[in-house]
Amino acid sequence: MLSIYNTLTGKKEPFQSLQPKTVRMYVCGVTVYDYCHIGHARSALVFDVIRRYLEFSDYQVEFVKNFTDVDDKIIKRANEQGVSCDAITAEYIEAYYQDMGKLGIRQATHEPKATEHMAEIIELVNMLIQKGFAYEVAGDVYFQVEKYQAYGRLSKRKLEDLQAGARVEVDERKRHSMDFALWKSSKPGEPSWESPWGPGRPGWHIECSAMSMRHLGETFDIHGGGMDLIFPHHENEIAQSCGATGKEFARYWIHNGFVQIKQEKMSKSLGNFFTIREVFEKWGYRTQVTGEVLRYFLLTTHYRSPLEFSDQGLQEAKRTLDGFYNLFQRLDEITQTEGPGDSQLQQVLEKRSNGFREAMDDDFNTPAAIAQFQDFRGEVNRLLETGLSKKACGMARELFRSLGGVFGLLLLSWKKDWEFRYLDDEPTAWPPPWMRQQDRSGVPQPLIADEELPVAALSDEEIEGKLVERDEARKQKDFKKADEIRQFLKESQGVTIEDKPDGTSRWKR
RNA sequence: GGCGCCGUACCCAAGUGGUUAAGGGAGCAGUCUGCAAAACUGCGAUGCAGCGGUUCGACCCCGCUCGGCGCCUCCA
Repeated sequence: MLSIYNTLTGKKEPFQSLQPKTVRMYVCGVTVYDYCHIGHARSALVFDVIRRYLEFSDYQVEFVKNFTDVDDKIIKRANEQGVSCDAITAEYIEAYYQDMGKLGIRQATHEPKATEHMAEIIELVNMLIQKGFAYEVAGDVYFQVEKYQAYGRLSKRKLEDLQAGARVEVDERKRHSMDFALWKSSKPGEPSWESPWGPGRPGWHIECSAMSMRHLGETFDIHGGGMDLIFPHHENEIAQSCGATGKEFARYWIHNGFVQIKQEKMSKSLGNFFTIREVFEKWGYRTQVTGEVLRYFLLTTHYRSPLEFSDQGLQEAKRTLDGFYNLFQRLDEITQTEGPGDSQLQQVLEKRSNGFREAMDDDFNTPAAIAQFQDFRGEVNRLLETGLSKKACGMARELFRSLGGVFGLLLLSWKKDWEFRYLDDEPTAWPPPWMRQQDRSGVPQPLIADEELPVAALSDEEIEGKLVERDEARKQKDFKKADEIRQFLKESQGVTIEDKPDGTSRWKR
């Protein structure tokens, strides 16, 4: 039984979907005016994994994630660069798909944009005015927080407390300092849409209410986003949505913790952020930090806890992941049909499969689930000493693949890195199928071919040739030559050679 | 000022009112090996920031203190 920590109640609760076997979930995406940083990556990843686990648990998931493409920051950026807002948003939506694609983030069921839902937004604002929750002042429309008695329920704040600590200048036209804009009249040169209150654009919060209702209905199961959205964004969404419909809005509120640098929140305003592409560039995508390594690293901490981003953490993730692929290589090499350890493996498969579910059912405890993988890895390695049949090895690999698929991990062929041979039958393989479609309008093509291969990279065949050469030398007891070849491949090609007990060798990048 | 979170071994990181406080990385010592790598085995917190309290019993519940952080303004 899945239980989820619900910000609304501050407790872990058993998860009960509104409709059997279906989950409808909305997650606040990004405002597209700059490249995504690791914090954005974490948020996207957390909900990607939640979505995958729900699907793994036999739910059909209607997953909506928006792009905020009307906003002060976008306007500012457009003015700075002397281009249109559309140019800015198109550029960063493309970048979003490139970066998240490398991380293996699957596309949501719907990815609506605010600019494409003006009719719904205006209608919602209208409804709020009619019901007395909102008022117009000279082309602006504000939500009147005092009219919504449950205001503050999500963030556990009282209106009085908020007022006392308000750090913003109070707009005299507002009836209460916490009243927030549903609709803003536009200044010349700003993007604007016709409305009953004159030309203008929506406030930030209203778009999510309008789009979630449009795609998921008035009441749905899960609403998520970063911790920092609890107040005011999600609080305001609830006020607007419940005010307009008189019904419950989202039932479970999930919020992920921050990525930190030196104990501080990674954020634009503090300037202490790394973009996703910076991390890949710094480390060398495909050689040191693959999308999988970053993914693994981000999942080693529970989603609600702060996560300290560090080079050391990344390296550790790489090393641990390598351990799994070493095992997969061993599993692949087994050809024998006899397996003294087969019966024990059966028990282990069941134990780890159950352990994984238990961990994930407990509020998506990915670190505990990863520990199950690690235990499993050790157990299979040990049973390999006992002896496993080819069939059993296949079953072990299959469990790694299916459970790993929930995390988007362990899906690669063991000969990975720059070749990037993914298991083709894996639906969550990267690049995801939707990125492979050539005619997808508005969606950029994957960056699969833009990486430079190392200079003078040898082909598999050439490496195999070197290996034969080395094996010959070893047979002649010419260890000096053998070691030279090994060293050459290691240094120039990043290829590691391992000698097996039977006298033959294996290699890997 | 208001609301909230965190503090577990060298590092990362789960977890529980009472059996040996998961797992990983690093380290050390072995097995194996021409060497190496991989894998395996063993070692590693008498203690979970500190101090009180509740309890038969707390790392886990309550209070306080110290240290760090977040939200209250845009923010994943």
